[in-house]
Amino acid sequence: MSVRRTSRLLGVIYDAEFAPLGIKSTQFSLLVAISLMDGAGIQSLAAAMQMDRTTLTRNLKPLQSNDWVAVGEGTDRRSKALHLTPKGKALLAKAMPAWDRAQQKVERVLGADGVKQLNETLRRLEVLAG
Amino acid sequence: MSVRRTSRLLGVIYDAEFAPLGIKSTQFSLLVAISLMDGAGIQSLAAAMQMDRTTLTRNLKPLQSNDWVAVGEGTDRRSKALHLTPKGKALLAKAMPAWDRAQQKVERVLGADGVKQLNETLRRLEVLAG
DNA sequence: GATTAATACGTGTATATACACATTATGGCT
DNA sequence: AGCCATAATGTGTATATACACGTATTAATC
Repeated sequence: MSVRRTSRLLGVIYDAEFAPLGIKSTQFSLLVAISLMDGAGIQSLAAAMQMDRTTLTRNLKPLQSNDWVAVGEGTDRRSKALHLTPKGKALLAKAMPAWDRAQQKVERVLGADGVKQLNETLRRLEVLAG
Repeated sequence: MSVRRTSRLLGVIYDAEFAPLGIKSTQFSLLVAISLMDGAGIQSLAAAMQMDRTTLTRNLKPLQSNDWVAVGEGTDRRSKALHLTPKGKALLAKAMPAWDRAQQKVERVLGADGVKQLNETLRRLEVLAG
């Protein structure tokens, strides 16, 4: 269960940096993903983030309410196309330095090797859960 | 943010083992904690688990509904004393092997060193998160 | 072309998480 | 005794997470 606790603790660390901007770490990672996969639908984005489809649907709500993400029509009449709004892009640009600061805090404590090891550990666990 | 994703994935791994027993990994870890700190109040238990006090309060509800945990009176008229019910103890005993299986799955992938490193990483992050 | 399978998505329900605010009970100080 | 700081807990609200079930649309099969 220590990974779960680690997840919570890291959330706290990152959220502390993001708080002045009014976003949470989970929302930041969603904004980044949408930025990288502009125009993608919910299904494919959820798959890329290895997250339940319905979770993503619900997580999008606050992002839409804040006018950071626009949900347009997709290729089908079923699918949607996710985009960042100009406001969302501006927020993401402002949030990047905050993300960097948190990242550096973690690296200062774990060391470059520690971060690398952590990522390697996570990569192996993903295989296990895949 | 990969830690968060991994946390979710690990939840899946453990939950798969726990599912036949009708509990989730988060509930299991709570049962273990209550077993170890029998008679403790919500505040001290939450502190030990580095979890928000109010989160613990809410997480206890399903455990009470299932008659796994009893909330008795504490030393004060304010505080509560948490205990496992006989049913809760029986469940915990039955869940231990399931936990063991999941644990071994993880250790087989990370190795003993990997698990040790992960715990060390966690310890350092705890310091950072205060 | 009509039926069926597959795809993309939403909602109801339940749990997990935490902040802000409120409530109740102790304890110390005057 | 009375007042106030402190301590232990609960509730309202909001987000995160996912399973079961339902709806609509497209593709495949006959």
